[in-house]
Amino acid sequence: MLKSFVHSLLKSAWQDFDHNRSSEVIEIEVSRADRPEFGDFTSNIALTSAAIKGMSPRELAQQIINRLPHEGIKRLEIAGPGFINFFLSDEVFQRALRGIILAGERFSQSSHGNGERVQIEFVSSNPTGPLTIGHGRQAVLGDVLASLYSAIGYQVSREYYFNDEGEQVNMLTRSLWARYRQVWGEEEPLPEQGYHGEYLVKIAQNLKERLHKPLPHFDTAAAQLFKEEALSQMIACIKDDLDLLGVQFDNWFSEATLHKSGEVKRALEMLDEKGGIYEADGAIWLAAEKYGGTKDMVLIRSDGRPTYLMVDIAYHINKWNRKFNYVINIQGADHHAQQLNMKAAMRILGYPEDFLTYGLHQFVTVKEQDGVKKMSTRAGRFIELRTMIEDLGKDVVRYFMVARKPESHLELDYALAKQQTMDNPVYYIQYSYTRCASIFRNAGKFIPQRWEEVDLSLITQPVELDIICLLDRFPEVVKEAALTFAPHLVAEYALTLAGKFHRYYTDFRILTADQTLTQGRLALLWGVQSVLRQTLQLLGISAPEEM
RNA sequence: GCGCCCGUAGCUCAGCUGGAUAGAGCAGCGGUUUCCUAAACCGCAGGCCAGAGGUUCGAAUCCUCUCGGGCGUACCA
Repeated sequence: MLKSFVHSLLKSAWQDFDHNRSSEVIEIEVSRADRPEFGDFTSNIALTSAAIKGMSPRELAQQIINRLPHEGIKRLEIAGPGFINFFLSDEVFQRALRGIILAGERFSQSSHGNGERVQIEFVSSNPTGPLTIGHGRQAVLGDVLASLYSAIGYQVSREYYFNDEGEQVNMLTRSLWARYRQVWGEEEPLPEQGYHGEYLVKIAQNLKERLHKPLPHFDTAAAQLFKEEALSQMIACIKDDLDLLGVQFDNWFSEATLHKSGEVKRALEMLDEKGGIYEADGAIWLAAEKYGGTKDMVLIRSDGRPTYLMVDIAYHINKWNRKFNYVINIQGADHHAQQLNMKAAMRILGYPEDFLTYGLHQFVTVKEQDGVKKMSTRAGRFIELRTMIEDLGKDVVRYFMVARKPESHLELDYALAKQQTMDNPVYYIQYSYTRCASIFRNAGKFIPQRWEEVDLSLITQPVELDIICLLDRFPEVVKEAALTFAPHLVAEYALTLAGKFHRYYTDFRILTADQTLTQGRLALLWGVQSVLRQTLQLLGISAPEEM
């Protein structure tokens, strides 16, 4: 990579200058210049170490420059208060492009993760209704994060944890039963806290056709039957919704299995052995506050039933036992306190601090004529994810969901997104890919046997070198996006690259009369298209050959 | 009250491990097509980076406080 190339030059110059190591070790920093007149790369080393060396920054910069090797460098400058600006030679860029072409689809990948196992748990919505736009954001964030982690060399598993036990499920079951009675024409009110959505009516109707019996009594057998039916139908519905979004899970984990296997009980015993629990007011409590939690939390209610946190702790022990090196949970901002308490439990159990991390995201609000509306399932103010995908298409939805940084609120102008789809950045990015494809279709005799062997000596335009510089940055972007839970960086990057390419395409002809020039430019486009394809792949957005 | 997140162009948002003149898209105005797809390109206009202090050679970025918005603070999940 270009950056590490410059870094190595600077390092050798610094070591030469500081050969007696009289001063403390300083970190050598190289960054990409953000203005063309500042060169390709810039370093503030003279600014940060001037005080240590007792020299003025500009004088120090000159000393370093005197010791810099000349190979690969077009020009060096001292600028402003003492920045060292590097202007690289064309050959260095051409070499970088060759490397990008050679790497092909592997260019975004690195071995940072060393094949360590990462589990990413996301969505994990209760199977009590269809997914909403809010779940959609989490689904896309989790899915893209998973792709990013696997790109940087981790072995990734996507997991969905579903609640198939407890009060919510009972409520769902009774709601379905009420709907079932209703489709038989009986006056059966829905439970007050029940699920009022239309979707249960459909399930009830299907059930009627299968059973052919009115089932007047909600007995144990009926409860079991309706529970199984409700759960399996709801999970199928959720899977369908996720499928439309292009999100697929490696594992669906049932909460009920944790109870059946005795893992919940065992988890409590483990916490007890570590001295992390105590009894009070007839309940069993987790001493969370002492370990960084927000406050002590009830694990076992006074009636003997475990709380959600208790079961969740058992679930995380289960994850640990499955030998994941790291687990990441993607959750909405409303779970913040829960996360701190879960972390406290992990500390009590003695798990490494970095075993569990949370990726937090803010909610989606929808803007309509009468102002901003917050999604609320209970108040019936929500838009189903499925509706949105049908309206806007998978690619647009995925882009919208991932284009903002997770910790920002995502305000969606639904009407605008719906009617102005052609002004959408997604199409802008996709079109840049399509343009490349189109040129290759027209290139005919210019298509070389091997792209990596093309003569690049005529690729010297500033725009061209600038594009190579941007391509070169891609692996860094992928890595940063993964490690800092910032998938939006990839979306941002794709947009920038598409913009640079569109401008280049407008200003320069690719297919010319000159064989060498044409092949060189085609090679550049080959690199551009390859990186565009990789960004789209990471985002889960399609890369169309024609539009 | 306490904890976390956010406050940058008219709108939606990047930039925040401090760096040299704060960016993009949309909306507005004005241009570009005998030529590889105009789903594109160019130009104009638009900002006391919520506010006040502090640290620093240097702050949108770090620290403190204030104001404004969201979320949490259950023997709910």
